[in-house]
Amino acid sequence: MKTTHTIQQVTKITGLSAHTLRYYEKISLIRDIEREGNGYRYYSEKDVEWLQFLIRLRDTGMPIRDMQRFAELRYRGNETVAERRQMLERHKHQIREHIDRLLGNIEALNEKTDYYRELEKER
Amino acid sequence: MKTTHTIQQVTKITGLSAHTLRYYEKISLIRDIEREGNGYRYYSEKDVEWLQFLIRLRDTGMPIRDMQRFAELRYRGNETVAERRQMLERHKHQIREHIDRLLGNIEALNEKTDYYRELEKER
DNA sequence: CTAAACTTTAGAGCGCGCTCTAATGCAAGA
DNA sequence: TCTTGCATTAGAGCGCGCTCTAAAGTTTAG
Repeated sequence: MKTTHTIQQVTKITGLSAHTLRYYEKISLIRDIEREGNGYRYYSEKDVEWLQFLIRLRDTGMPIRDMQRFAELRYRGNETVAERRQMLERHKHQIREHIDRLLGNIEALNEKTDYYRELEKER
Repeated sequence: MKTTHTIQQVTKITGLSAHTLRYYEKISLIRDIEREGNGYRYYSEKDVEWLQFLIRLRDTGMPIRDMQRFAELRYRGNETVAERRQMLERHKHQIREHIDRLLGNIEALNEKTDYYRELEKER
């Protein structure tokens, strides 16, 4: 059973617009998408999973440049697995640092809202 | 003891460039900065603290539009404290949601690196 | 006194990540 | 068959948050 999806179906699954899907292909974040005689794209299940992974990288703040690098490694095959893993390890580290900064900032904002609450009492 | 800082000193304290400091003033994120006869800016201690607070809002993902709204409330005085607190509460909530998404994504990336590690073993 | 290094302004430019336009062609339902 | 709604492309445009330029004035070190 081989399932493919039209670009519209992929917009519904991923939340990416058709414009963005074509853009991602143009900048080589995704490649080799099946076409039929009419020139239309038909995304495989694997394509969709890859897009969802790209979305994860994006949502965790990875710049497109780095995503391009990662995609290139992926399309080069299994010999790049170690390098890909290193990229992800480094990226995870950065996300953790980001989270730590956010937590520190929340702490500071807590103090601010506490202070505001005091001011509100006084009126 | 009343301390003021030149724009260069403020760049060192805050990490914001002189360009950005002027830009923030132009878009009303900060106002009423003291000037002397020469037209130069002299930032008070309070100005610097406010800038540091703005940086916190920025670093936690608050868009400039919202920072402008917050700044406007601040310059309107104490009667806006409740509204400011509400803004911050909502913002903190969004940060927490953001952190949760990041944690979920780290979890998924962990699975990916685990899988890569398996692949690496096999070679 | 001079030169280097600061300051000011208005406004242009930039990098990022999309987002949209225009022109054209294919597909599917009445 | 006709109409509506999809699809395609190259390339322009946009919103965000700065970042830089140019032309001019001020300050400071030697």
